[in-house]
Parts: sequence; structure tokens; C-alpha cells
Amino acid sequence: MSPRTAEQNSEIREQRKASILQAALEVFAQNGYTSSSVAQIAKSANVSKGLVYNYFDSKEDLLKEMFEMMQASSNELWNLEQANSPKDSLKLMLDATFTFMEQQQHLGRLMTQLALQKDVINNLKEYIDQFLLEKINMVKTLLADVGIEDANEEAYYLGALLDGMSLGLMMFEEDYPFNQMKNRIYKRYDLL
Amino acid sequence: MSPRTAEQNSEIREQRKASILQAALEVFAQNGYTSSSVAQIAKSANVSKGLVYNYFDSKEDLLKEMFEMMQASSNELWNLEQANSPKDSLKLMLDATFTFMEQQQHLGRLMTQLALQKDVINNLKEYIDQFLLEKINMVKTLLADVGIEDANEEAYYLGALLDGMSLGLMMFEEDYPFNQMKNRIYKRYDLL
Amino acid sequence: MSPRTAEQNSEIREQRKASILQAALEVFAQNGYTSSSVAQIAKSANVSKGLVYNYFDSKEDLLKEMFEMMQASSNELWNLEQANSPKDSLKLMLDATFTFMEQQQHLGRLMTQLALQKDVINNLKEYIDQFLLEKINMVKTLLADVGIEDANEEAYYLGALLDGMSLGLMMFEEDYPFNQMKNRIYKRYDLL
Amino acid sequence: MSPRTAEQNSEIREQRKASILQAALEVFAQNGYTSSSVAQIAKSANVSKGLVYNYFDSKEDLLKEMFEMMQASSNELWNLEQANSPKDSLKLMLDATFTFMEQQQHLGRLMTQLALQKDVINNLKEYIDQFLLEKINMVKTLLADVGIEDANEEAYYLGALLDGMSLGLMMFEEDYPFNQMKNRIYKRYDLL
DNA sequence: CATGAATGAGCATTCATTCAT
DNA sequence: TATGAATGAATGCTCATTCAT
Repeated sequence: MSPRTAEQNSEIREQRKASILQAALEVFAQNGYTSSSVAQIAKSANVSKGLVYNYFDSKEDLLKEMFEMMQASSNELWNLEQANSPKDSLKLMLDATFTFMEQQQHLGRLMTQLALQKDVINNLKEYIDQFLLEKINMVKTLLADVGIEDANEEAYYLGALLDGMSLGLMMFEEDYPFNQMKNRIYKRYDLL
Repeated sequence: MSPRTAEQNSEIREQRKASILQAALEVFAQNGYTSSSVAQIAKSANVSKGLVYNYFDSKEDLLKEMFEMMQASSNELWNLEQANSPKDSLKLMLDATFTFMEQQQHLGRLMTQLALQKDVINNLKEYIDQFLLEKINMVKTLLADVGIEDANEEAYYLGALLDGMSLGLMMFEEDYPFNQMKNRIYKRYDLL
Repeated sequence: MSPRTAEQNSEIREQRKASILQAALEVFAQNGYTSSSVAQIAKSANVSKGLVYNYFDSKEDLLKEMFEMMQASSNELWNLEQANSPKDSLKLMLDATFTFMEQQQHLGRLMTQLALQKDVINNLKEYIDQFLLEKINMVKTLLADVGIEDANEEAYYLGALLDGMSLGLMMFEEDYPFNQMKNRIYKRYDLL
Repeated sequence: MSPRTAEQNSEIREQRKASILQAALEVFAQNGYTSSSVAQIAKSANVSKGLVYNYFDSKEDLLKEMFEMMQASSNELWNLEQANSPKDSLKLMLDATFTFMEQQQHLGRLMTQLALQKDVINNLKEYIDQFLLEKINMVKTLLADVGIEDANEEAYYLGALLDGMSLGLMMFEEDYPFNQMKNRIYKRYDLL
């Protein structure tokens, strides 16, 4: 009835969608994908169950779009083009990683859960594995560029450290000595 | 009077119980606790659904007994009494950890999943957290005994490395350079 | 915004709830609480199994609400305030009792079944016993008011007669000489 | 192995059977037929589940034999042949009825439950109804023989009283003024 | 005769999804 | 666009019954 422009409508749609997705993320991360109900998500987003299906095809679809959100968020952070040197690139990558860990704990938590179990849906696990592989390959390149001898092994080592930190942060939360860990890593690559 | 002796029955029970528990472990680790159905477990163990309930009170109970299994398995491995020196203790701890990672991947996978989400049952998460805390405190002590300056921070660092390795092994499986990683860690503490 | 107004929805809910409850009452009274399945009730109410749970928390809850329905129905009938004399009160009580017997045979049948066995749920039996006790005490008072010598014993006697009639009506149904029995009782207290 | 005579074996069988039946009766009367499990009965009789099936074809069969037990017990009590007069017959019938109420409360409780609901098994309800009908007809005859005017109506009246007493005894148990009620009835027919 | 391990059908309950309004 | 009533398939669990020993 109200004369909204198509643009306004589109914007409202986007916002609604984002808010539902955010609610879903929190619920999924807390309870796990399977244990979360669409009703719970709808309630948490303050909308009706029906509306969730107005914006998303299925519960599965929510998860897929969440993964795409993660990719977008990650790509946005891993903006290494502005780097002036290999060292700088490495530093930017670590910055991005740490920022992601802190700001996107829900996403990290959820993706780690999903990565640990068989495909819950379609080929999501494949995409996650692909995503992880890309990251570790990028790290290999960065480490090689910076002159590290056995860049491959070092990449796994650094990967283990970062994953371990991520887990630690999820478990211990504010009790985790996150900054000390960050410093250790920056120091290791002489980035301070 | 009994057609089977009590002993025979008891033995059958123990074996069946163990085999169901093993099947449940695999199914849980693969699909996640919530996504696993008792029917799936029964099928995987080649028994009827009903029999599962003859041996376990509930699906929850399966998980509880699994956790106890993990504690037992872990305690068995962490046999540090036979150590002759602090360094030896540290080495034994690392040996135990690596052995557990390799031999009990299912358990590790499952417990990590559970640790990442809200309590699925009763107070299991609490017990898991407690279990993890004990381990990290033991590591702190071992590192201090061995003369490491900032044992607390180092414990978190080593913890991150080990957790990260565990995750890596779960994801990459045989592609993971597990032995190289182990060597790096042994070398770090001069244990080779 | 809602497609149906809140009022419309509320009305639909009330009607559905009532019709499910009525179906459940008939099924419970016919087959007994334990032997009745929710599927049977749903079918009898021409709704899906799921919908029953949209309106009632559990099968148990159906029974609880049924008991409350009985209390309400009974209280509505036992409206003794309008009586002008003790004799009038006694007559009203008997009227109410006979009306209940005839109009609420399902409820009577079900409650009698429940009263005869161990508590099926929570403390329902306790409530039923409490309910019966209240009735018999009220009868004692009414009989004393009317000038009956041994009102206590007479209350048990009248109670037995009424319970026996109720049973008889349930068993023999239309073959039961209900009106003759009623007359006998009215005559006994000189109420015709 | 032990050389028991066929007779001894047969006797053992009979005893076992009776003890299982007794256990089943108590369990059924307490919890209702449907809510009682064979496992419960077996446990209560201190035998294995299997043995129950050695003596009875099914849970249903237990109920059938119980009903036959009730008929036998009832027939044994209603031994009216030794009566010298119509009045004596009536008195013997009442004696038998009261004795049954007191001594066979479990049976009474169970049969009343069954009479109130649709056939749980085969045609049991039919038999029960038949049984009740026989009794009431016998009562009619006895009352007519004793010279009561409207024996038919009086039979329903007496039947209601007796059924009501039975219910009362089941509900109030030792608090029920059983003897006073008995006296009232004996007095009513001038049998004291 | 006696046991209890084993089975599978049946039931209460949950939840993703649809649809009339 | 938005709602929530309605559905039915799936799941945890129970229990009568069978059978190897």
C-alpha cells in the first residue's frame, strides 16, 4: 500500500535478509547446525518462521549463504595488494587472520564444527576444504617470498599455530592470552 | 540352571557393549552427535535398534560412556610416573599426546566438536572443559620443571601447536606432515 | 501486517483446541489413557499428529487439561448457592450429579479408570482423590443440614449408590433403568 | 537330571503358573493392563521373562486365565445350594459378594478397569459383560424368591449399592466403613 | 525347565517445510 | 510482504515375543 520505491524495497529486503542470517549464524554457532531449529532462528531474529522461507530456500540455504558470507568477509580482510614488500604481505595476512579470529568468532566456530564432520549438506565440506587449502597455499607462497627455507613445512607449522590459537580463543575466550600469542608470532617472523 | 553361565553372558555383554560403543564412536565422529541416529549406529554395529537400548540407557548415555572411554584412554597413555627427569616427563607427555592423536582420531574429532558447541547433554561440556584445563595445567608444570622461563605463556603456545596439529591431522589426514611437525616440537624442547 | 488478525487466529486456536480435546476425551474414555495413541486422537479429530502438539505439550498435557475441564464442568453444575433450603440444596446436588452422569459419561468413565490404577502421570491421581473427597464431604454437610441422623454413614451410603449408578449407566447404557433409580433416590430424601 | 515323578513335575508347574499369575494380577491391578510390562511381571514373580512365556502364550493369555480364575473364585464362593430358604440364599449371596470384595480386591479392581474400556483383547469384555449379566439375573431371582415386589428394579438398586461399595473400598481402603455398609444392607433385607 | 540376548513393530515427540490468508 | 496454522517424515525409545543355549 505504501508507495515505496523499488530501491527502498530492495534495501529493506537486504537488511531483513542480513538480520536473519546474523541470527542464524549465532544460533548455529552456539548449538550446532543440526541442533538448531528454524523456529529458534526465526524467534531470535524476531520474525515469523514463514518469513525465513521468504528469504531463504531452506535451512541448508541459510548455511550456504553463511559460507559465502565468510568467504566475502575473508576476502575483504585478506587485502594483500596494498603491501609494499613480501614482509608486509605476511604481516597483512596475519593481521587479517587475527582480525577475523576476533571479529568473526561465530563464523569460525561454526566452520570449524562443519569441517570436523561429514558433509551436512550437499558439497559444503568440499568448499570448506577448498577454502582452507587456498589459505595454506597462500601462506606457503608468502613464507617462501619472505625467504623462509622450508616454506611448505613452515606453512603447516604456522597453520597449526593459527588454528590452535583460534580454538584456544573459542574455548577460553577472554581468558586466552591472545595478544601475547600474537606477539610471539609477529616476533617469529620479525614483524614487530 | 541357566542355559548360559553367568560368566558367558557377562562376556557376551562386554563384547557387544564394546562393539556398539565403537560403532557409535565412529558414527558420532563422522556425522556429529546430533545428526547421528541410533538406527545408524545399530546398523553400523550390525545389531537391532532395541539391542542398543539393552546395553545403553539412551543415546546420551552412549556419549557419556564414550567420554569416560576417552578419559581412560588418555590416563593410560599419560603415564608419566616412569620418567627419570623433567625432560623425560615432557617427552612422555608429548609421546602420549601424539599417540592419542593418531590412534584416537575419532575420539578427538568428536570431543572437539562437542567442545565447540553449547552443551548437548547434561554437563558433558563442563567435564570436557575440566579435562582440557587439567591437561594445560599439567603442561604448565612440566614446562616450568624443565626450566622454561615463561611457562604459562609457553604452555598456551605449545597447546595451540598441539591443538592445531590435531585439527590439521583431522582435516588433511594422511596428507598431513605429521612426523615433521612432531620433530619440530621435539627439537624445540631439545628432546631428540 | 498479519494476514489473519490476531483475533481470528485466537479463535481458530480455541476451536481447534476444543475439538482436539473432545476427540482425545472420547478416545481416552473408550480405550483407556495408556492404550490410546496420539495418532488415534489426531485421526479422530481429523488433524495431523503434529497439530496436536501445536496445541498441547504432550499426551500427558491432554489428560491434565481434561481433568481441568471436568472440574470446570462439575463446578458449573454444582451451583448450590441458589438454593432456598437445605432440602433444596440436596436436591440441586443430586440434580447436578445426575446431569453430570448423563452428559459427561466420557469424563466419568475416564476418571473412574484413572482412579482405579496407580498414578499414570505426575500427581493427577492425587487431584482426583482430592476431588472425590471434597464431594463426599460436601454430601456429608448437605445430609447433616437436612437433619439426617448419622450423616457420615449416610454419605457413604448415598455415595455408593451414586457411584454404583454411574458404573451401571456406563455398562448397560440405554438399558439401564436410570430414571427409576433417580426416583428411588429422590424419594429416599423426600424430594419429589 | 533329577528323577522327579511326572506328578511332582506337574505340581511344580501348577505352582509356578499360579505364582506368575498372582504376580501378574497384582501388577495389572496396580498399573492397568496396558501399562504393565511382561518384564515387570517376571521380575515381580522372580522368574525370567522367558519363563512367563513357557507357561502362558502371551500377555493376553495371562489376562484370559486371570478372568477364568475370577470366575472360578466367584463360583466357589457363590455356593448357594446349601441354602435352606430363599432368605438364606440371599444371605449367602451377599456373604459371597462381600467376601469377594475383601479378599479379591486386585481382581475386582482389574475387572472394573477392563469393564470400563473397550475390549483390550479378543472378546474378554463380552465375557465380563456376560458374567455381570448372570450375576444381576441371579440377584433378580433371589430377590423375587424372597418376596420383593419389584425385583427387577430392586436388583439394579442392590447392584448399584454393591458396585458402589466395591468402588468405595478400592478408593478409601481401610478408611471405608465397610462393616457399617454391610450391616445396612443385611438389615434392608432383614437378614441379621 | 530356565535364561536373557536379540528383534522389530509401535508410539510419543520434533521439526523442516508449505500454504491459506 | 508477513504470519502462523498445518502437515508428515524422521527419530528416540519401549516392549511383546522369539530363540539359542
